[in-house]
Amino acid sequence: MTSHTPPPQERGRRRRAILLTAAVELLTEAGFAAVTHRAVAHRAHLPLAATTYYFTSRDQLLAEAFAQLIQTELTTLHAWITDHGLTALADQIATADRHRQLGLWELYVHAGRDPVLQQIARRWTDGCVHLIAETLAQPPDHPRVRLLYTTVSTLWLEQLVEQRPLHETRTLLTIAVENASPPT
Amino acid sequence: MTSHTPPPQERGRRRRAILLTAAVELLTEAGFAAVTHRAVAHRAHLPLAATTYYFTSRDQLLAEAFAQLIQTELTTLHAWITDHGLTALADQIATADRHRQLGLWELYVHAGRDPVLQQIARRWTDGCVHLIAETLAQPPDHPRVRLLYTTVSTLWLEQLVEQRPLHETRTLLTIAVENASPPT
DNA sequence: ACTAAACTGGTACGAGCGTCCCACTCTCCG
DNA sequence: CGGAGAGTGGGACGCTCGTACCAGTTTAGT
Repeated sequence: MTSHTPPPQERGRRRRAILLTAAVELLTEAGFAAVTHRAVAHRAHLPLAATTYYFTSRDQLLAEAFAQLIQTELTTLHAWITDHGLTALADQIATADRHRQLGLWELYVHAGRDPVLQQIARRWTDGCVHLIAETLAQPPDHPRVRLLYTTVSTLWLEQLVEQRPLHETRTLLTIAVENASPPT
Repeated sequence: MTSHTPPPQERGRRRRAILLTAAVELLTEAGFAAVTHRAVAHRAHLPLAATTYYFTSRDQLLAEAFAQLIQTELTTLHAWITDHGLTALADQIATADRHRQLGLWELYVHAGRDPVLQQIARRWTDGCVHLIAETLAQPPDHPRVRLLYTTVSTLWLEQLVEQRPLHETRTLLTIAVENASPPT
């Protein structure tokens, strides 16, 4: 029951964070089926019972790991886009840790079956759309923004899963960005 | 070892098909984690050993179930689009069995970690793109076609996972289809 | 009718899983 | 400095899993 409110003691809070990080790592390395109590505990160099002590259930652990994953991913994306621009996203996709992203999408789809995760999934989409809106200097609910997001999203997932040649992705992304740019 | 070549006897072939159907059903109802030898056998009203007899491993069973799933899904889609047009796709997404589609996407993402499934995943994307190309009466490798597919794909997945209001999806889809239509 | 191959189905094994339990040790605060 | 609550860790329970085994039955071809 110590999981809804953070553990009151410093060391406990740190241990909890370590477990969460370990869960994210496992999630990104081998999919969410690999995020078991034992695997997480072992990765965190903590005894098995620590996972059940700091998290009421595996589902909760997964939900928090998911939330943390999209948080870091969004900040990474934000940094990349402001540095290199939208069209360079294709290279980011190719550069970034493939398994990490696969873990994210895996959990995203899984969110369709779990209301708790669903809420987090919405945060992910909203975050991405917001990011694109910022870059295009347009309101997030503008169709242009939403449509560009859909293209980015699919190209990203497709690249991850199917590993098609990169230049195709880059070409399509460039066209999409041009289309989405407001007429001068 | 009877799994690479189809079982020579009629009854065996039928049993194999029943198992496969049961696997697809389970996959679509509760995700691919639910596709276990026991569950499949029970659903098919066959003894446990039948699954290992007709399929060398669970992975093979899953791969074949995936292939069958995308096959049927593609023909369903084809029928819907020729009957109702592309913009009505939003309603198809809403109408169709949600869990069924979730199972498909679940396996699609999973394909990113499994080369065998990856090949099948490519077939899925190619099939969808081809369908859209047909409807637009344009070559499948035309950027307009590919871009429209990316929009359809994301909206579809998003609708499934996040269950946003349907009218948004419909609006965006309409705009995307208009954009993709060749200038008159 | 007979033999080999295909098929059947009940059972067993070893492993991993989530969760629970409990005796123990710390750490903080009055 | 003492007690209460937080934290610890080793073990155990009950379950499901993939896979293997094998004695028995059916089927197909000669």
